[in-house]
Amino acid sequence: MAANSQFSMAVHILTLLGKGDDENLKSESIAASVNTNPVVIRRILGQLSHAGLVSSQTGAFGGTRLARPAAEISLCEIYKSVSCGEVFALHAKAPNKDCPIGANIEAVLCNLQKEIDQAVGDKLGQYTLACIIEKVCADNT
Amino acid sequence: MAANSQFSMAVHILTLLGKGDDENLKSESIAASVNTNPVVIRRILGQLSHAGLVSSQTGAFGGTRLARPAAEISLCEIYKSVSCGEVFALHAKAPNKDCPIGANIEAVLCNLQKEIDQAVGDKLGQYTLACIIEKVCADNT
DNA sequence: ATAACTGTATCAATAATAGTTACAAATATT
DNA sequence: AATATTTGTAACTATTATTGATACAGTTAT
Repeated sequence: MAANSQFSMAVHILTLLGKGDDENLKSESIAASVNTNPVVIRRILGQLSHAGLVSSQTGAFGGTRLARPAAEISLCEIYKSVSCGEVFALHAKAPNKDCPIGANIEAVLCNLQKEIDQAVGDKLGQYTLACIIEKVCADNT
Repeated sequence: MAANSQFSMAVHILTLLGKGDDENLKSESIAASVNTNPVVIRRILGQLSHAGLVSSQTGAFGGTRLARPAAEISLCEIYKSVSCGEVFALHAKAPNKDCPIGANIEAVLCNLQKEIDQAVGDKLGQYTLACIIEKVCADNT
């Protein structure tokens, strides 16, 4: 389990919440749909809550619901809520500063990294959670 | 060491080769600039060679050089040579097919994944290795 | 008061990257 | 032909991230 699937799980969770008729959903029922452990769901919900996308209620008959209408939640916001947001990593160990190329390549790659991450954010920003819900339900014919 | 820095290392390596006056560079001297082990370099060179970006020569006085001019190597090609090429991962375990959303979300996410990967490729395709070499040398004032 | 939730700490299992050693195969030079 | 040098790979270890699981304190509706 190396690849980070938190964005996929987050979209799945939010789709369930968006379809859930403004009702509090419990982490256990969400986990049943995602096919994982409720704690995994609660960890992701914690990040989404921190980002202001959902609001949770503790205690009996508690649960989680969307904090905003699905049409006002972009995929970019979801991505930034749960991801470290880097398409590629910079050098694990700093290059050799005594080499002119080693000394300068990191700054160039860092700028490139920001630009690529921006492009991903822009593309994801073209879609809202409502679009995803519509597609998921359209497939469900 | 979890984050994949192969793309960064590949760009670094190719920048060295592009500056190297059409001379065979040895994995050991490349490793000195990247600040890692020569085998790590040779592993990446193997992928770049497989993609037709460099050509290597075994034996005494062997080494590696660019297979094409730096202006004809796009960053997209480099990225695809060394990366698995997925910005986010799909579900680790398949969702619950008995849930209408669980049954359909994967296909929607898979299409989205392809679209995002395409956007990354397009953005990277706007740059060539020659651009990177120029930037690295410009910083070196 | 009780039952039912969330929030979070902690631990184990899995997998990927990076780094290392070792060695076979290839090749230019002598 | 012999030698030295270099790539290409296999095999192993160390480190780290994600996922999954158990446990339990804190909160809240009934």
